[in-house]
Amino acid sequence: MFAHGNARPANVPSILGGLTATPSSFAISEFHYRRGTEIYGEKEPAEYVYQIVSGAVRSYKLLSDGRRQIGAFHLVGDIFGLENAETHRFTAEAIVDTTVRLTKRMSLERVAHADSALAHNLLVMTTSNLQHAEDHMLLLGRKTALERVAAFLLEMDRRLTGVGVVALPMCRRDIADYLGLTLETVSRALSKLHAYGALNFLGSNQREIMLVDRDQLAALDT
Amino acid sequence: MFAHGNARPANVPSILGGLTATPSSFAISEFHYRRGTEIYGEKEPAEYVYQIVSGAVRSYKLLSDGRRQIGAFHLVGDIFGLENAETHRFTAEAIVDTTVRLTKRMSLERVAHADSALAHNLLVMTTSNLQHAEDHMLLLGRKTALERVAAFLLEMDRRLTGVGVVALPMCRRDIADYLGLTLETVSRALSKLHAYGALNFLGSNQREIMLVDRDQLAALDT
DNA sequence: CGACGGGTTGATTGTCCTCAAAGCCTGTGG
DNA sequence: CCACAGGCTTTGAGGACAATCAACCCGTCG
Repeated sequence: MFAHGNARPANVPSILGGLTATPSSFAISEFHYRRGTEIYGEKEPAEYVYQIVSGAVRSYKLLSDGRRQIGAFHLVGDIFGLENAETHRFTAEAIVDTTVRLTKRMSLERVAHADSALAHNLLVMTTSNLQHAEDHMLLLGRKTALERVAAFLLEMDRRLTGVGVVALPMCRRDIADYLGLTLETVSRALSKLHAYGALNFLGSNQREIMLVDRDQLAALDT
Repeated sequence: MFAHGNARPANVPSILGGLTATPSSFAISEFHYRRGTEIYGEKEPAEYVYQIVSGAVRSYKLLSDGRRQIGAFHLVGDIFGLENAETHRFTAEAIVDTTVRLTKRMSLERVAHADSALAHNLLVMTTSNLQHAEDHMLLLGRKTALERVAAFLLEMDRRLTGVGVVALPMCRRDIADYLGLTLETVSRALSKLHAYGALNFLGSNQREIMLVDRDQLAALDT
């Protein structure tokens, strides 16, 4: 079908369960999205919380003329769509065929009052998202193309937990829109890193990347 | 002394009080920082939470070679330094002479368990920071210089609540490091907006800006 | 097979950065 | 009181990095 390496057998932590009301009152169900399909849109009411069982998702904002900024990629095990406002602030789309577990979102107020441990979890996750966004602002505002791509590879390496090989689920355009670049610039940066001996391409479609010299990448990440 | 227009009489909401332990156990004190002085550094342990009584503060990250990304400006009434990790993720500096109220931070765990309304407040503030960062990622990743400056002026207009005049407390370099530009580019963009008739300069130091045509600015903000 | 999506690479353009100079204001010290 | 230094801003000239436009290759799928 489609070579996206993160069909990791679902030893997915069951964090999501903690975000529902008592397990008896709301069921957790699985849902499947085909690649390219929208899961929810920006400004739509936030009704569910999602956790990825397999696949990958992109969250993005659009400008009126179509320019796109991807704020985050969600990979296996990640929770997304967790707003505490009434509406989503991003559009979420399946990058590849994706299975999610979803559960009806409780209103923030009820969550916070119902269970303090749960409220704590909510805060930890929000803070984690905030931290990622803060780091990404530095990348988008001040790093060069090569530095951005190196940082991206290291992030994916860390999060995909591959055995030395990063199997990217997303295309060059997605990477570009995540890094504030164009797809050509991303491609050129990858070629340059290949020429430097920092990485090797494995798959036929250039999405499987072996990080040969992590130190060199880390040095570029500054 | 120094013309920074936000010496707004402190009808500062007392949100900060809610973040302390019981009012009896921890005192809230005021503190003064001279312009340019550091309030706390990145990676330092987070011991206090701050609220601005008068003045303004910049929060930034640095790359090893000195490139700087300002993540946020904090204005009168704003709370900052509120980490729930053990350490600060930004360096905070007074932009102008600044008075803050500060209070000893409670550990996140204790806050969350002690008072659910308080935990809720904490989450709301963190989410508000997250939302700002998300919007700023779009700006940094995908907007042109002119669009960034227009967006910046509208943000400051909204937050400084001036009577038609935005009295910026920060210099061009700070604006540039907030918008991912150079100070020259910021200056040129402002000159262009002036030529377009979107704004007028008032003060001798070019920091007081009257927004003449907000619609034009909003159109640029896309 | 041929169309299509995805990726790479080349040539050229353009936006923004860099380097530089000048003006203005403020504050300081003779 | 005035001269001068330093910080901040603007503006210009030139250059660089990334964007744009375009061609081509490859693998997949109808």
